[in-house]
Amino acid sequence: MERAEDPIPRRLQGLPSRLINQVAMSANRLVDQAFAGPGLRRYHFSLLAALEEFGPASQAALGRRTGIDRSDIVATVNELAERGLVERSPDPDDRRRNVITVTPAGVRQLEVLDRLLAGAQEELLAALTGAEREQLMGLLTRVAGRHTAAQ
Amino acid sequence: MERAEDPIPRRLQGLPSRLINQVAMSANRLVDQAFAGPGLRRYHFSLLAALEEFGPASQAALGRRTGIDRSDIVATVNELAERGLVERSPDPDDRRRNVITVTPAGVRQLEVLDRLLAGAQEELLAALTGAEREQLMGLLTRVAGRHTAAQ
DNA sequence: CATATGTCAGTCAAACTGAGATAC
DNA sequence: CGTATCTCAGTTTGACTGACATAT
Repeated sequence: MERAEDPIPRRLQGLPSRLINQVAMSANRLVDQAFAGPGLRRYHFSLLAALEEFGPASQAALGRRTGIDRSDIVATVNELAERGLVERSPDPDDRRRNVITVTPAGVRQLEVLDRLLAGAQEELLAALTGAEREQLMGLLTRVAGRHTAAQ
Repeated sequence: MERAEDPIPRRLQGLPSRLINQVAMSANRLVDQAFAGPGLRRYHFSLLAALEEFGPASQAALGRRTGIDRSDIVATVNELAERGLVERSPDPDDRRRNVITVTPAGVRQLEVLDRLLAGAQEELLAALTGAEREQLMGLLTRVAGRHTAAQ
C-alpha cells in the first residue's frame, strides 16, 4: 500500500486556480460516475434540460442556452436521437434549421438523471452545512459573474 | 452584435458542479493566457515549482508531488529540456531513474511565471474582498479534502 | 519473484477552430 | 449581399489506461 505522502510544492498548495480545478475534477468525477449508469454524459443532460424547459428548439438555440458549441451539439443530438431520447426534424418555417424535440422516453431519462445528479451534488458538498453551501455558491457566482458577464 | 441573452435552463442555473466548472474554466483561461507569452502550460509550471522547491528529482517523484501522471511527465520534461529549462540525466544510484534538475534559466523562467500567475489569480478573484477570498478558499479546501483524502 | 521506473501508444471528454453547403 | 444554420474534420489540454523493457 503506497502512502501518497509526497509533499505538494508551496507554489501549488494554496493556489486558488488549482484548488478550484481540484474541486471541479471531483465534481466531474462524481457526476460522470452518476451518469455512467445510463451511459450518458453532461452534454446530454444539458440538452435534455434545455429541451424539457423551453420546448422544441433549433440546434443553434440549444447551443446558446447551454453554452455548448454548435459543432458539439451535432454529435450530442445524434447520440440522443440514436437512443430515442430526442427527435430531429426539419423546421418547415426555416429550412436551414432542425427542430429538436424531447421524446417521452427523453423526459423519463431526464428525471432519472435529475436524481442521479442530485446525489452527486450532495456527495460533492457533503463536507459543508446548508449555510456554508449557500455561502460558497454565492461567492462562486460573484466570481463567475465577473468573467462571463464581462466576457 | 449578438446579445447572448438566451436564458439558461433552471436545472443548470444554480447547479454547484456547473458553477464550479465555470469558475474553473475562467481560471484556466486566465492562467493559460498568462502563460501563453512564454509559450508554456500549467504542467510546465508545476514541474518547475516542484524542482525549485525540492531540488533534483526522478520523474516518478515529480509525478507524485504534482499529481501529474508518469506518462505525461515524460512529454512535459521533454519540452522543458528542449527549452533548456531543465536537464535530464541518468541517476547513478538507481539505473531505472532519471534525475531532473532545473537550470538557472529554468529558475528565471519560474520567477516570470510566478508573477504572471499572481496576476491571473488577482484577476480571477477581483470581485471578492480579501476576507471573502479567504472564506472561499477555506470552503473549497474542505470540499476538496473530502474527495482527495478519502480518494 | 514482485515492484518501481521510464516510455510509448492510445483513449476520452470538453472546449474550440475553420471551412463548406445551404437557406434566409 | 451578408448572415445564420448545420455539418464535418480537426486540434488542444488535461487526465487517464495499458503495455512493455529495464532495473531494483
